[in-house]
Amino acid sequence: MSQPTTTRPEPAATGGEIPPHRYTSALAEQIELRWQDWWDEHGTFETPNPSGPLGDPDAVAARGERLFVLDMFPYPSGKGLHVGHPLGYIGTDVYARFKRMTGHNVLHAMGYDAFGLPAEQFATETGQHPAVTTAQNIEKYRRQLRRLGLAHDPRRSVSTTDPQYYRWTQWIFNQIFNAWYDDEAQRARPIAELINQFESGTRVTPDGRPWADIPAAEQQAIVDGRRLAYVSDAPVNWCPGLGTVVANEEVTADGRSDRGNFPVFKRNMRQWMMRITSYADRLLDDLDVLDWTDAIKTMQRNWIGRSEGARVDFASPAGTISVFTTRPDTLFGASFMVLSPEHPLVDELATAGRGEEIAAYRAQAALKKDFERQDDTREKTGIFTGSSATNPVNGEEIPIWVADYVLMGYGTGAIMAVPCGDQRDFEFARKYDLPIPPIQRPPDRWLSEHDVSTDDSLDTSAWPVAYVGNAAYVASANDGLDLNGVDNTTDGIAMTNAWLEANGVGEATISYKLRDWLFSRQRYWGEPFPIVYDGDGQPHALPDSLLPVELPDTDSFSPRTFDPDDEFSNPESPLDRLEDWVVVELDLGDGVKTYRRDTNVMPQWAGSCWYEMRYLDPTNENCFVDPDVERYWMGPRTDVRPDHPGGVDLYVGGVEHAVLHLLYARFWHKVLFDLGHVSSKEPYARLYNQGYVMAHAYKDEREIYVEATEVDGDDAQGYTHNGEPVTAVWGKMGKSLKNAVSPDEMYAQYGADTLRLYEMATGPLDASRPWETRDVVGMYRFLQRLWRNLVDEESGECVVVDADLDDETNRLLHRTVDFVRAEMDALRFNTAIAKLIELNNAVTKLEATPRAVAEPMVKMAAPLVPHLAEELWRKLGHDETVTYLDFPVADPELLVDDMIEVPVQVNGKVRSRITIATDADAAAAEAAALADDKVIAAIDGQAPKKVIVITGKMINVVV
RNA sequence: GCCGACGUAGCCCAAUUGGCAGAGGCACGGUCUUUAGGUGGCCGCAAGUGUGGGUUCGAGUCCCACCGUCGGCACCA
Repeated sequence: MSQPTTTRPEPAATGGEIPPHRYTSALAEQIELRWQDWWDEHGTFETPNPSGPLGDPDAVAARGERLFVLDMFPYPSGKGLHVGHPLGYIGTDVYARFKRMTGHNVLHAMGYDAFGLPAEQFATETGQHPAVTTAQNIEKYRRQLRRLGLAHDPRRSVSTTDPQYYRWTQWIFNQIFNAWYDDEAQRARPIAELINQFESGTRVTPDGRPWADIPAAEQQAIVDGRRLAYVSDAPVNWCPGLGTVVANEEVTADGRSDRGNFPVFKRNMRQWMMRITSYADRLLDDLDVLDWTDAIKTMQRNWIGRSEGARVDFASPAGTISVFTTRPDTLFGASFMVLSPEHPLVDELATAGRGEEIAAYRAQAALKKDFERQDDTREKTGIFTGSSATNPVNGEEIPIWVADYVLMGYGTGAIMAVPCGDQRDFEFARKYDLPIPPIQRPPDRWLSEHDVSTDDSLDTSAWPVAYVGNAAYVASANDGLDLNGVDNTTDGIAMTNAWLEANGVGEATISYKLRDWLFSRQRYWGEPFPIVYDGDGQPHALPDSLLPVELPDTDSFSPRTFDPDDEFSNPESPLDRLEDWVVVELDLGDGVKTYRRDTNVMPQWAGSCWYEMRYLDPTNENCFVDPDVERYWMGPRTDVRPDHPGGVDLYVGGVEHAVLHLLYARFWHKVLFDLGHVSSKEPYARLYNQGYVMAHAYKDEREIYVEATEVDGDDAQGYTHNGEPVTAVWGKMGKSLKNAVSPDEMYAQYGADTLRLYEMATGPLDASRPWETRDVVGMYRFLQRLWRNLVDEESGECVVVDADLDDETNRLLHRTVDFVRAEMDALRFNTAIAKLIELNNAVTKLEATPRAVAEPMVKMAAPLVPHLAEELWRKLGHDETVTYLDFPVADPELLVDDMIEVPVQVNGKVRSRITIATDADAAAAEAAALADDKVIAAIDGQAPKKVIVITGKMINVVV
């Protein structure tokens, strides 16, 4: 091999003077700003579509396989970004850039979810119109994200607040409004098909009358009752502190709003609902074909809350009372019944003289907040109605009670109480001295664990708690059903269900926790509903030609909010006040008439239910996305796996949207799929949850957070703020903990490439990690060494040589290439970075840097530090962007060495190391090991019983 | 209480998925350049797989029990 023609200059280290071409933060900034402008000018990140306005079929073919990478839609808050926000954005950017270099046509864009409460609140606080503040906030975000060097297609950046965007949000609402769920076909269909079925008689009307005999108003009511978006007068979550109603998903476990933490009250109100419950089974079943983490799937399953059981009918003086139970097999042990205080039959069941007492109980239950009633540490209360019901399996008369631990919102609002087999019923029976008949003999182990003698196994008065589980049934038989001796609940349930159905007193059924989605908000800053009401108060969807229904401009955009505890206040939508806007003259097909607009707005989640599809075709004026374009970017990849549902190839975001955005978006997508507008049945095929950036936060003695940057001290000394002692706590970086670090500080100190590299190096993308500003310098030093290996710090000239690479470095290079490819593909950027540093450190030790290692190093670094890579690629004499270069490929022959050192264990302990040929067979390896001096000494003359040879890994001698 | 994720060096993290516990970064020590300082160069560093059992020739990795941290759900019949 030839000698290098130049030698590496000594690092300039004379005091004071920093060499003019050292990679400093000032140089980094200059390079970064220059390349960001260059990329924009050259449209470097513009991604071609197969057809339509952004279509360029030739470019699509040249780029390769499609790959749609998506970040969760950011909400542009007034405070701008902190270094925790872009963790996921940098991750997707590195991945997308890597994939562009490995033969993929990558779509990566960023838009803004800008409608909603915080924008409105920020506007109110600052006295500016939300349209103004929102535009400012989006600009700020765009500027901060651009400064990071993210390779987004700028043409595809959308905002939910743009009328050209929400026109399609309204259009999709109309699709949902004009659809019904066909339970037999298990899919949504256009509402016109339902009307056709009624008209033609293929579907029987609810009361059996011919459709033509039903008055028009009733016809409309029947149809409206089937729509997937419908107006309902039902219990909703009223939040006076926010001045609006909110969805179940937006109420925390302790009965408060997730935004603002205000009390939420259950109230009957007339509101828009979305029939998401029709999709419960599909939302549940299709989780199986999604490449999501178990954590998120489990949360969605829990939220949908499907439970299989049976409906059982009990006869009572007020008629049949149906209950839902997951344990119909325990019906013989039902010794009383409990109704929710809100149950409609309670008044009728109250016997003479008990009415007043019962009314009082109901009144006090109604005063309790839901979350108080659900506090399981509270002692159960209840009251006897005086009436009894008949247990259908044994004809026994059992008392009917009312108790607030039974909720009207789940099942049927009535339960059969089986105190021997349900802890809640057990406690209730003990308190009110109700019988606890045994129907299972608990196993001996349970008896001994609960200090019950086996003689008392069927004496429930000796039991401390209810027995829940498998055990042989006793006293569980009637003329047609005999469970006695059956020892498992599965068979018991199946047998009982069959009997219930055969005797017409119940059936196997399924219950869900999921409720329909409350879709209207009494706010200003949201999408108006594309709905008007006629003189009879009937809703009509506006035709496409009248979309968008633009949000009217007004100075009085603040909603009326109330005392957060004023439960009986009433929502007042800001749009209600705009009488000129509300009243419209329209011809909807039967002449010009006066209509009133719907004055609600959609919830913040509406715009994010379909935004990924607008990225695909952002300028299309004829449809929300061209079907061909959707099929190209999101169609099912059955070539990858047969059950691939289609959707975004990689979706990265936080875990906090598990049951909000991710459930709603799946629902909308399935409706659009059913109606034939999209080819994918799921929006997000693969979901990856990035971790959070954590940071120390500090609380003073009042438990109030203080600005972390103003705190002095350390763990040993203790911490102080303005001289007052404070305590350190650990939390997610953010405004609320006052521990945010701005990316602007990092740009000034190190540059964007160093920040990108640091965020990726601190751990795997899905792990939360602490932010340590003092650690960032490590990545800065690496980039300085990389720069110095290629560039003379004094002259700024490229110093690579065209010498051959020595064998050792060449092998290291190929091992690095092999490793980095695999790690980047698996989103493990931290280990990829470690290997690049290792390679660079090895290159530093060479006399000079051969081009043969410099160029692959720059290419491998390009996804991580794109600005620096572009600059170095120029210095290496090229004039194209690094964005679409081919990522290096390892030569497999260079990945294996001829000789290899393997450890030799004796009885599992490493005693020696020997060097053998890599392709040595087991016998040769064994012979070499047994001939080794240290091994001979260790086995001390004993005959080896067994020698285990793991080729290329190790040898273990067992004596 | 139930479900999920996770415990490796002073700190952040690796370990080819059952095969030599250490790749990388920070911190730390030494040293060079410097009047000095460090966002510079070079060299060095120790000890550690949460606890207790089990399987195995061999366990950070698999199994059981427990402890701890984080997240979600919770009178859901």
